[in-house]
This record gives sequence, structure tokens and C-alpha cells, in this order.
Amino acid sequence: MPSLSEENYLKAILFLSGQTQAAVSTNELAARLDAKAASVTEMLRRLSEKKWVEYRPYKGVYLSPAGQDLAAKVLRKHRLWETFLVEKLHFGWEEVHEVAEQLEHISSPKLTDRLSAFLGHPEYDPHGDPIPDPNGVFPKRPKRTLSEVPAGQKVLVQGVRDGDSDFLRYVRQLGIALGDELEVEAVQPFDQSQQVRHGERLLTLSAIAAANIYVL
Amino acid sequence: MPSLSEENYLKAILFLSGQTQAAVSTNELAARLDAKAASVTEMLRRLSEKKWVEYRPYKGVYLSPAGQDLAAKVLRKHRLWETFLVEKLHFGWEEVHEVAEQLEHISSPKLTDRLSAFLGHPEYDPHGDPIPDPNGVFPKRPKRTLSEVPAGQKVLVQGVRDGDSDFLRYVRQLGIALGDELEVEAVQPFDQSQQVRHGERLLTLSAIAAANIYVL
DNA sequence: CTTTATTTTTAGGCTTTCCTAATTTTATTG
DNA sequence: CAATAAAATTAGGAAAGCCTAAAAATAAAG
Repeated sequence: MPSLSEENYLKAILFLSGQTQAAVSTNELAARLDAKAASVTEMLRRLSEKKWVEYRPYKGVYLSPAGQDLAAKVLRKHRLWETFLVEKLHFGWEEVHEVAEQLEHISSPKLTDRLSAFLGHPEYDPHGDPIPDPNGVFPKRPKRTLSEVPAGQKVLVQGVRDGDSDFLRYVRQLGIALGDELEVEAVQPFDQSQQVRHGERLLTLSAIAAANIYVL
Repeated sequence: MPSLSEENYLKAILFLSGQTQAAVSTNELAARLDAKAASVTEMLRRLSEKKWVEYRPYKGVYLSPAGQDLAAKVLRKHRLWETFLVEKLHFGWEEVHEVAEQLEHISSPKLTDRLSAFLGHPEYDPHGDPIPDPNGVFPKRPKRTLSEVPAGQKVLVQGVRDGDSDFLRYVRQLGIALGDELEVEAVQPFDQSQQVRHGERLLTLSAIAAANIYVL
């Protein structure tokens, strides 16, 4: 059983290596975890001893199959709890992350299963991020982002990538809420920025912003 | 903010001192927390420094008002989560304690409030134990125990005191479940033991057992 | 390809929480 | 009330996680 800290490291490695399973550097981890590089090195040695990561000093680290499984389970719990908080306890989607950071460490497979059933076995959390199944497998069809939407099409806002808080706040500030309808009016060829109609208003979204908004 | 360990100590002191607020001994705490006496002494010194307990070496310890408040809040969370697990996730009342031991340490006043509302602001948990309000105040009317029921009366089983696991198992073994109807047939004058009808069957319950079964 | 800058690791410390063993204080009992 | 037993505390140490500062490895640049 990983400790709370170990779980956070595994989760951070999963996040930073992404689909690609690319090696993650000590400094990247230190930045993500808000810790010093020396602390990260020490923890990586320990995770490596426990066979949860493949660690080459000076070269970086990636998850072993066992580590992937553990990290996916934590992520599953995190996203299930976020779903619970939004759907059942009526939290705003931008305020659930912190609490879910705590709840994700509760260790009870039965609780996780029952919670998932209680929520109707959701495949995506309120931010639009996929929820791994009990075996750590992510749902098939990936979400489309606003970048992929050609001019003239209407879409519904589903969420933002990884539930990034700052970005979430930015989107809300623009007046965009979950479930809102957007229509892509035009895409600028030179920088891929989009002109988007939101009700009466016309907004400009950078390519980066558009790539981080999930739509349906 | 108390640490997880500190919360467990405060909760244990609350439990052992009960209503009376009597001083609790080092060994009692060590037994309850499954720790060594030396560890308890050390922690009591620290809790005392933080003004959460009144501690006199060799004399025992009791909660300060601040400590009472903290302990009650943890207990509130514990019992709310137990209620959630039983009522919403259909756990058995005897299997919720362990998970609630983890959930009780989640720190989010908003979550606690919302959870309480979601459950309809219950005053008693599935074991029949009272749930303190957000200010640490316990509900007024205390539950009646089977001991107080005179011969000839019918009652519904509500729970057992403090959710004691061993006792819970004993009661279940007798075939008694939450919500079952019992009829007190007779009370023995010499030892206060009771003859109780449970459906077709006639059971004998000791005074101690009867005093630990909550009824309505 | 050597010098400089960056990244990473090592060395050594600190806090929390727990432990065992030894000592001291309090309680019990003949 | 002295001797023994029980309870509690102190002393010293370990593991987990984190830190700063110094050293070593790697990468970048002239």
C-alpha cells in the first residue's frame, strides 16, 4: 500500500508522462508537487525500490505497470469524488479539486465501487476528464476539444482539460459555463485563434484556450 | 489544524471521558489507540502545548474547550459518513466503521455541511449514536435503551451504543437486525435480565446487553 | 572541446510519530 | 510504613518526508 505521499508522486508522474509514458524529470516533478528537487530524488529512490517506477539517476522516471495501476486507481477515485461533489452535493466544478485531493486517498475498494454505482458508473468527470475503470483502463472515445471544431458548427461546453483551476476561472470569467452552447464563427488561419459566438456575445479564444475546452 | 494522529487522540479522549469529562489515564488511551504508553505521554505533552487538552503528568488528561470542539467535529464527520455509507451506498451497519475512520479526517467544512444536508440533517447515525451539530452540540433527546423498556412493551431496534463491533456481531448472531421489532416479555428482578420475544423466538438478554441496545 | 550553466544527486538536519528499555512516581499490600 | 507492583515518564533511536547547501553529472555555448 502506498502512503499518501507516494500516491501523490505516482499521480504526478502519470500526469506528466501522459499517454506517451515518456520519462519525467526530477525538476518537472518538483515543480508539479511544489517540493524541492532533493526531496523528489529521495522519493524516487524509494518508489523504485518498491517497484512502482523505473528510475535512472539523471535520466528521469516512468511508471512500472504496478505503478500505473496504482496511479490510475487514485485518479479514478479523484474523478469519482469530483463527480459526487458536483452532481450530488451541488459544488461548483471549479471548487471540487481541493476536496477531491483529500478524498482520493481513501482506501476502500468497496467504497469506490459503490460510489461509482451510486453515480451511475460515469465515464467522465464534471471537467470532462475520463474516469478509468476499476482495472485502470480509460474509456474509449476521447473527448473533442474546441480546437477541432470547424467554423460554423455549434457545440456544448463539457469541461476543461485536467480541470486546471486558473484556466477554469478564466473560462468562467468569460461568462462561459458548463453546458453552454458555443458557435464557432471563424478560425484565424495564422494563429488558429477562434471567433466564437456565446449567446449575444462574440468572443475571441486563443488556440491554446480552444485546445483546453472540451465540447460535445 | 490538528494532524490526523492528533485528531485520533482527541477523539479517543472524548470517547473515554464520556459525558462526565473525567480525566483519562495514559494506559487507557494507549489501549484504545493500540499504541505504547510512552507514545501517548509524548503526544499528550504536545496536545497540551497546543492547548487542546489539560494534562497533568501522572494524573491524567481531559479536553480543553477547544479540544472538545475539535473532537466533536471529527465525531460529527465520522457519524455523518457512516450514515452516508449505510443510507446511500447500502453498506451494512457493521462494516462502515473502518471506512468512516478514514473519511472523518477529510477537512472541508463545506463538504461536511453539504453532506449533512444531503442526508437530511440526521441527528443519529445508523448505530443510533447522536451526531453533534456543526458547533459540537449533541442533540437533546437521548435514545432510549432496551433496559428502560418495561415488560409488555414492543419496540424497534435502532442500533447499539458506540457501534461496538464485537457487541454488534453478538446482536446479529442472535438474529436481531436494525429495525426489527422486539417485545419485552419479562424482566428478572434479581439481575435485570430480560426475556424478549423476537418474532417466534424467545431470547434472554443480560442487563448489560439490554443497556447497549438502542430502541425507539 | 573546454568553459559555463543547468540539472540532479548527495550529505546532513529537522519534525512527526512511533518504538524499546530504563527510570521514576504512584498505588497496593502485608 | 516499608516492600513490591503497577503506571507513567524520560532517554535514546528509527522511518517517512521534507528542507538547505555543497558536490557531481549532464547539457549548452562560445
